[in-house]
Amino acid sequence: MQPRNDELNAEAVQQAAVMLRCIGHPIRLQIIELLDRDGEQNVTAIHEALGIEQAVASQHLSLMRDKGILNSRREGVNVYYSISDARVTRVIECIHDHCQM
Amino acid sequence: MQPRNDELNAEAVQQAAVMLRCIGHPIRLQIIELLDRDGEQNVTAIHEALGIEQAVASQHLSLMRDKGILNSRREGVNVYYSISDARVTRVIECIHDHCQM
DNA sequence: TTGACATATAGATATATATCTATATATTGA
DNA sequence: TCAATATATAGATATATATCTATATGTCAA
Repeated sequence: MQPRNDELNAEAVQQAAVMLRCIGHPIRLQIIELLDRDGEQNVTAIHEALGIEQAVASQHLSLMRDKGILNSRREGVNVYYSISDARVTRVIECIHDHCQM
Repeated sequence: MQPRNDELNAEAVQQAAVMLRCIGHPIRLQIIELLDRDGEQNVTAIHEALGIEQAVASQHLSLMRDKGILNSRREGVNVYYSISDARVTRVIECIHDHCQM
């Protein structure tokens, strides 16, 4: 028996909560905005754009990758990150003022 | 000078992060879903619907009210909570499968 | 004012997350 | 292989959040 379309089952609630908590951090939110706006970026581009330490950027990026929010691909010496979870994109866009659903 | 429409300024980022972290908890997410679906509810209705202790419900509710996510009104012996932040409603609905923007 | 019911809070403990910085690892070109 | 550059991780400490349960407070009707 399918759960109702307008509610989340227990597992989906857990997953959604993890995702929301994960993006509920100022630095991670800014990283996601950057990736949403400009597409995939390497670690250096991200840490320079946000004015944060390289290690800090890397920590947040790998945390988000571990949670399934981002994916990464290595191209030579660079690692490019991008948003992998469509819900994240939707949520970010919903938060912006211009998205008055 | 206005910030670009598609990015958040520092203060907005902080606020959004607080909001997302706040709703990024299984119980709070379920409370918000309930309120989004069925409208305002009192504490007893919420704790019974979710099968959680009254004190637990009250704690999460007042936490969300403190963060500006919910508002409450007392009617006699009952206190009714409802969603006060439109972004929360949008985010919740974006997470549901039927909201494929 | 007292009892019954609804809601809120205190206070202790456990767990998770953040933060910082040094250093390790990976990749490539010389 | 070595140097240069990009990225990742370790490990310590600080801070925040969660969890639990007893008890306090608020409201109303009798």
